[in-house]
Amino acid sequence: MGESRMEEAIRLFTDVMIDGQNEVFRKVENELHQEFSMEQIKMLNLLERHGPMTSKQLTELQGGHKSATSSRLKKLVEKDYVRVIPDASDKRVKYVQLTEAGEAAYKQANQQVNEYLSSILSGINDEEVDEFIYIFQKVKSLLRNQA
Amino acid sequence: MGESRMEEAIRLFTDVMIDGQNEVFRKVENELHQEFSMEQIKMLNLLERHGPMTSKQLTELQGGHKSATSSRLKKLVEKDYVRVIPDASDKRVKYVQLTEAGEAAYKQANQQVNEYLSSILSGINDEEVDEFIYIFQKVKSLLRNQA
DNA sequence: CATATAAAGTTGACCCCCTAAACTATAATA
DNA sequence: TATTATAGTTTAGGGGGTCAACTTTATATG
Repeated sequence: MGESRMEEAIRLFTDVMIDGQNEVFRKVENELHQEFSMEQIKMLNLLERHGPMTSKQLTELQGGHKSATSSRLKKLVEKDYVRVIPDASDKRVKYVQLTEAGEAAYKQANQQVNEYLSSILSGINDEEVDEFIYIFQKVKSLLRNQA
Repeated sequence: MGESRMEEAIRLFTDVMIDGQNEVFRKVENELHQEFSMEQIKMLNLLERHGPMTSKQLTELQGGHKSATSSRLKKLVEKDYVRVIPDASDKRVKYVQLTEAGEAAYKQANQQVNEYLSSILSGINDEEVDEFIYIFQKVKSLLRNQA
């Protein structure tokens, strides 16, 4: 990659990353009336995608420290969006599970994020979608591998 | 855009957005020994790119509320990375300006972010860079216009 | 001119998020 | 059995944010 093109790519990447998150976050916050934080939504998303799992697994998937996961979890339990089930054999282990309320709330939240992003990404026409998916897939895997 | 492709694109977009910011943030935090937060770096970046400006202008460019800008600014002034200069004619207005220390620290921070992102984005080969830049430019402008 | 309204910033209350280290309880191992 | 490892929680300290109230200075309007 040439020097200046690389710099351009980096600047674009950081801009999109930061603006994107800000916009989505603000949008979601308004729509959902402060019901969830971005991290809480991400956690519900992981539970929706992978099913019940332990706090440790959640930490690995979401990143950060286990204490962060713990407090995040606590808040979701208090709001009754998530439930904790002790493991039968190992008493240290607790499985985290979406409640019905959590599932419903997540689906609603997710739909609103999707609608918003759809409205934005609809500016990308059919011919460009393949490029979009290809590039973003590549970037995603690069981020994962470097992590 | 087809339904499922759109969904795929959205999922990729959110993943890249969230993972990207997390990774970069963590990297920057480690490298700089907790010297700056992401938002503080963004603010220094704006001052570097556009020169001295008022708190109001910073708020407009960075987003969020003026009170958020105010406290962010306060911390940077305390660390002597930024300086505030009263406007000559309008006594309500203060111009914010990078100090020499702020400029040096920002350049160092920026270089480290760039090196990190370079190492990640170097996985994108020459033929794909054009696609990358085109797509990200498009996404950026779509985000801006929707904001 | 005097009074009302608008604008730039600051402050404080209240919340979320994070890390790091200490701590509990249980399991595994030497 | 005594030691070490693992899953999770808690606490302290700091960053971020919003919203509303509040100063101070400008501007508009009667």
